[in-house]
Amino acid sequence: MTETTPGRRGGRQLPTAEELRIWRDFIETTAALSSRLESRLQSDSSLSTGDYAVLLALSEAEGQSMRSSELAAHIGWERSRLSHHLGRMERRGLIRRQECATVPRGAEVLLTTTGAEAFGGATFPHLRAIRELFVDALTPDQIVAAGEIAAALQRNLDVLREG
Amino acid sequence: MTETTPGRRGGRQLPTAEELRIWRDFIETTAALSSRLESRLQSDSSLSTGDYAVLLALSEAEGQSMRSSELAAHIGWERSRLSHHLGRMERRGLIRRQECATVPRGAEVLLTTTGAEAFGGATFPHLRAIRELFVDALTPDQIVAAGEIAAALQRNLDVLREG
DNA sequence: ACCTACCGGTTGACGTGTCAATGATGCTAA
DNA sequence: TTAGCATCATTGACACGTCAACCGGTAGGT
Repeated sequence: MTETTPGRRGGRQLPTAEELRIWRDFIETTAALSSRLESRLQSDSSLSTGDYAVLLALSEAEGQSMRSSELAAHIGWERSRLSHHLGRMERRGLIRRQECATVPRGAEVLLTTTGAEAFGGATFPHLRAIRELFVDALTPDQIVAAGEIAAALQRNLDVLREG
Repeated sequence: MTETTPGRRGGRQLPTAEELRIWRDFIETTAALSSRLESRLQSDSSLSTGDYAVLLALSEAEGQSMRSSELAAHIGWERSRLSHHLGRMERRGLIRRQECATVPRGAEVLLTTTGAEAFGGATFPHLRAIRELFVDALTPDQIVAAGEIAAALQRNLDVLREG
């Protein structure tokens, strides 16, 4: 038995051809899935998934507003990314920014009526798209397995935490 | 038994809370995985995964060159995307473009020595990263399941083919 | 008081992706 | 012949993301 059929894990440097094939299928399909969901959301509501994440967080916040840094932490974005994105959303009238009363140099992000309406109209089609594109495509067992795979991958990313 | 614990599939419009949680885990983790691989490749070789896909295709092509449209079809990109990307790669000396002798208005994309060297140096670390970030994170069963999940999702995307 | 170091947020440069419009060229049908 | 028409590729405008630099203000140490 040669190294081309290793009996144990970790004894080799590189993935096998089969592992590589699965890797490519997996990563390309998930990318295609994201992008399909993105374009669904876009045509259903003229929002991007980024817009949606921001609007969702603001909708759930009391006063329908949050400080920029909290918002960034809440949705897991870098401050710079959020700042750029808020600029674009503000131009479209989805949110408003104003100086924060309590925190020096802080910026309060406010949901506008336009933003709330856009979010309201987007939610149902978005959830329906998730069902059609993900839930309905898999068996109940596969959904559970997908959850476990995601958890395992995430744990591994955390362990290897680099940068 | 109420509709919150449905006994059959397809009888509801929206995903359950648990399905939604798995969806979020799944899509965010796979995005994080891609981005981690991207930054690995970047620091190991100063190439993006886009660069890598282009260089891989050219390396395997006879004459280490391909017509732009073939290349786009081979790696599954839109021509416009490829054209922009080739412009950036050409500025960095990774590839060269010249008029195609056989096809009118065709553009031949050539691998340069710089490009071939960059690709050569990138391959091993890239495959190693795939092993560390994906293969090693999962059990053999989970890898198989991941392949099946990807296949099922892809089939579903194909069935719903829209734009 | 002054220097420094951090903190919250913005900005600019640039890579990357999509869409729609634009050449440039050959094919085909009136 | 010429008026369309498809094909190959590029371009410009814009959205989105990261990185590094910056700015204004507060807090600590000397």
